[in-house]
Amino acid sequence: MYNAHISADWTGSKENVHNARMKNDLHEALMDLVGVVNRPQPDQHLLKLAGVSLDRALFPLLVRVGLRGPIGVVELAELVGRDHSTVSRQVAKLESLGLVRRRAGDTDARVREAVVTPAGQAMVDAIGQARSRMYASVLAHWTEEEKATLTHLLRRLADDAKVWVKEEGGG
Amino acid sequence: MYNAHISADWTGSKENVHNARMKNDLHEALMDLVGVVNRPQPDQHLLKLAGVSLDRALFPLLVRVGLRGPIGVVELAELVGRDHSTVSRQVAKLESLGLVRRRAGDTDARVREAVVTPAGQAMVDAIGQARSRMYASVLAHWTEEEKATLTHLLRRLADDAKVWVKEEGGG
DNA sequence: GGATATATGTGCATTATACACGGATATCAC
DNA sequence: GTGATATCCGTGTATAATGCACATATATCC
Repeated sequence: MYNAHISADWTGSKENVHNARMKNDLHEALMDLVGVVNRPQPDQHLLKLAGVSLDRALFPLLVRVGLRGPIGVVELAELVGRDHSTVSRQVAKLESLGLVRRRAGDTDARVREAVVTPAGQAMVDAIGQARSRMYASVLAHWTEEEKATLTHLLRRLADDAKVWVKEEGGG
Repeated sequence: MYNAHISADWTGSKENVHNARMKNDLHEALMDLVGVVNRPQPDQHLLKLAGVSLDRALFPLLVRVGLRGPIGVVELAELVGRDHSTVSRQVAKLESLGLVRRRAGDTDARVREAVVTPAGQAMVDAIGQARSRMYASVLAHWTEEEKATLTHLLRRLADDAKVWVKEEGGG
């Protein structure tokens, strides 16, 4: 239905690869979304709703540790797109706050796998609830099929993008 | 087709709003994507491909000035989710580099509307080409319908999210 | 066992960022 | 018109975040 009137320029095609002015509607939408996600206000807003205080930068790390279970510094750094040294300090801060705990890896003693503590999990849960209410509000007018389709395609895009980073983006 | 086997928990529903452990597949995919987009390597990679050098933080600003035409500091700050003072300094830097030019607004003398210079436009174009090749590579296996559907839904999500920010997120 | 690769942490300089404030302009009430 | 209020922008300042270079510990390969 919609693709009939959408004029996305998929610039791998030969017709427009030489045209300097190119539209990429997908990229524009993605950047708009990133702008919203990156702004500090929603996090702080959610934190206030959850009744807790936490540095803005520690926020995504705590959530990801809660999500990806035991995880090391390097893998975490790749997930959030920061240098491992930065993440190392931030995880240490989370540990000193009692929100994550670290233990040596079973099979690899080099990694110090981080997991959330009960206190950290409680915070992750509280944040997750507030965030879910936000999503429910944003998606109030969406049909179940639309939400499922978007989730499916976005998941695939994220996976494909990660593959690309590994193959070409990293070096 | 896909929504049959997708278990997205849309936590506005009454069944699971009281469950502390909630999955939100859409959010997870989005965060993964943000992680990829936020990492510095792709930008630097694109910049090297384009043969130019530019501070990582100035990058999204230049692109957005090129995209959103004449735009003031405050509006730009809202787009990228940073404080207006931060954006003010960065736009000044872009101006000193000769990549953007500023003029007083026609109807409002308070705003100093920024537009890209020819040099800035050339850089935006070069970056756009490299980026489009990246998208083409990432989406190589996608059908046209899938790409159009994702673009459509993502655009709508971005718009709905911005409405939400205006209504509830900003205060 | 030695060479190489990876995971983590730290010293350090640089940069990015936010907050608070002030000046300039616009808008509104009257 | 005049004053009150709001908005846009820039700057001073302190703080936090970040990346790089380097060191250490462990793993892996031959």
